Amino acid sequence: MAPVDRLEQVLAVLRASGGRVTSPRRAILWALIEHQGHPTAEQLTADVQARQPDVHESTVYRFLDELERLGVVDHVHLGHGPAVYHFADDPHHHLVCEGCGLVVEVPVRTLEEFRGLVRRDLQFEMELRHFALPGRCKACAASRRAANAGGLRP
Amino acid sequence: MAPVDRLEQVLAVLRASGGRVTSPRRAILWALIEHQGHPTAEQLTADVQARQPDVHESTVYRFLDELERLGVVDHVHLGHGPAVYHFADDPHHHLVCEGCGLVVEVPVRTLEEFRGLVRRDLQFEMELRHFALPGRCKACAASRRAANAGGLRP
DNA sequence: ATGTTCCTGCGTCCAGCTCGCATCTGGCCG
DNA sequence: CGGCCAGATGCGAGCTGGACGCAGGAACAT
Repeated sequence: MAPVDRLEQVLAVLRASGGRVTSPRRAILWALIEHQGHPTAEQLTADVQARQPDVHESTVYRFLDELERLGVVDHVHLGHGPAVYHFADDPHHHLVCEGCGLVVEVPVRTLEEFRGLVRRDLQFEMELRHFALPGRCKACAASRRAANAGGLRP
Repeated sequence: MAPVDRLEQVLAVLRASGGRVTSPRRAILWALIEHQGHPTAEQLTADVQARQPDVHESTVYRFLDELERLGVVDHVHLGHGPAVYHFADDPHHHLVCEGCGLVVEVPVRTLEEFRGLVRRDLQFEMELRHFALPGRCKACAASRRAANAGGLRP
């Protein structure tokens, strides 16, 4: 989708819900659309303030909350540290490498089999939308195995 | 293992590593041993202070860190909120219900198949020791489905 | 143009740790 | 048994990530 179309689409949702279109909100949305990857609220605030220095941190948090209530964005916790935000369409899960910080996006259906397994065996409905699965990417796992040769942990 | 044996076992590990056995440390360990379930640092601090009011929060955090370095305990993040601590032997994973807070312990091998699947398909080595898998228990999932009948989310 | 929501900046506050520092103490040594 | 000193502790301040209440300001319907 073209950036401008996406902006207008979200603004339409916002208006339809009784929300108002303000200049900070446009700027925040724009930062979210332009950002490649998984921005934190802090990064978005910085991007916004580069153009509109008076926009306050708490405005960013509040608007992100509202966008989440509207189903437009989701937040994800990538292990420790701040949450990151992304648009909620094309839902996906996240794998995050604890070594290098690499974030891998995984289509929902890739983990559907596992969710079914846990549902059947443990009567538990996993919900991975808001929490990444932590671990090590191939490279980091290999370098750790090398470092741990003869180490303590099994 | 009898509580007293467990205490002495850990104290032995501590001494072997060059650490000292102090009265706050005994009290913290005792609280950890006596606690049923998954205590937070705050709960442990409260338990310890019931008997030794001068023991400081930061002492508890520092000792838990050291026990973790020694491989005696592990911390787990159950979603939002503070970390919880448990002994590291008999390693297991955690499922945590976002509805009622129920924590289910899952033997490591129960998820081994899934770890293998992710390793093979995504070249990613999942490490679930320090993060619980969030979701809904059977009861909470059912009550949410009822509430959501005709709702918005897929 | 006007009014009424809703939004915003600002400051303050919160949880959950983390750190620096001066003091104290466990446990080895003589 | 007494002294010594690294390691442990109490205390307070600081930090990150985020929540909140308020008074003033702006958006949108009328």
